[in-house]
Amino acid sequence: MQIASFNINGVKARLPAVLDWLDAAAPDVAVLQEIKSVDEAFPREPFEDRGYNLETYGQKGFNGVAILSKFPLEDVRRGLPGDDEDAQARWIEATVTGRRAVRICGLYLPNGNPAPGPKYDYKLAWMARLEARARELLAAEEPAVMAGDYNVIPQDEDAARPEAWAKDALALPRTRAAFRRVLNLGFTEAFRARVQGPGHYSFWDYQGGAWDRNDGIRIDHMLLTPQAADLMTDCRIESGVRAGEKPSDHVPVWIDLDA
DNA sequence: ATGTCGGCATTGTGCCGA
Repeated sequence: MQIASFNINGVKARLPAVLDWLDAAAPDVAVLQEIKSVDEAFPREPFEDRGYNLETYGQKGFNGVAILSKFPLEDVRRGLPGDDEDAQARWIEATVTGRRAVRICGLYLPNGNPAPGPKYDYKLAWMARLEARARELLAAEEPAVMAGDYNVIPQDEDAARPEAWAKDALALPRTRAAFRRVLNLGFTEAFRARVQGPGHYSFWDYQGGAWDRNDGIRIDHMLLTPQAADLMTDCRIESGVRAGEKPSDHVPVWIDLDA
């Protein structure tokens, strides 16, 4: 089972690029972030024409997540538990079954800038709720994947210019500590289980020719329960997508599961 | 350090979020 995560930065603006990517790469399962569309306006047909089941959790103008799957999507849940007042569409879950059942969680973690401030408080509160949901997923002792745009630069080696991000909400010590707290529950960060060292990024800003200078950061991650990690056979970042026509500022991250 | 983009409210362009 090949699973991809891709922050597409607007489904309307990105439709040709996303469809070209699906035609070429054909993931079994994909989680999308920043669809920036309400559910009723999401262009379902071209995805369904390609054989994908589709579940969306959108809102007007910002945020929004979706799951695509060639397998049926079962037990769909929308929204990260823990705050009934939270209207931002940043979390969706479903179970897919290939040779084995895998719980798929797609997430778009708050950016949190400027920090300090209310947006950073919201980010940290959201990460505490993520930790709580992560504990539940672990307790189930089943294969589960939490994939998406975490808006977290885990370590300095995950940025081409770490000094430029030192005071940013994506890299502040409290952000990194909250991310580590989730990992330390027993999750495997898929990419770092496979690849070591600097120079691997998943986002390049549109500004300042960041892609041309390879001035990137690695903020799109996949966290696996032990039962999922035991099934992982590969993890990679599809950085070439960033050079395409009218690209997103993020690129897809992939895992292969023997499932 | 700010050279960009997407979406919205709005009919021209400024604002927000990233």
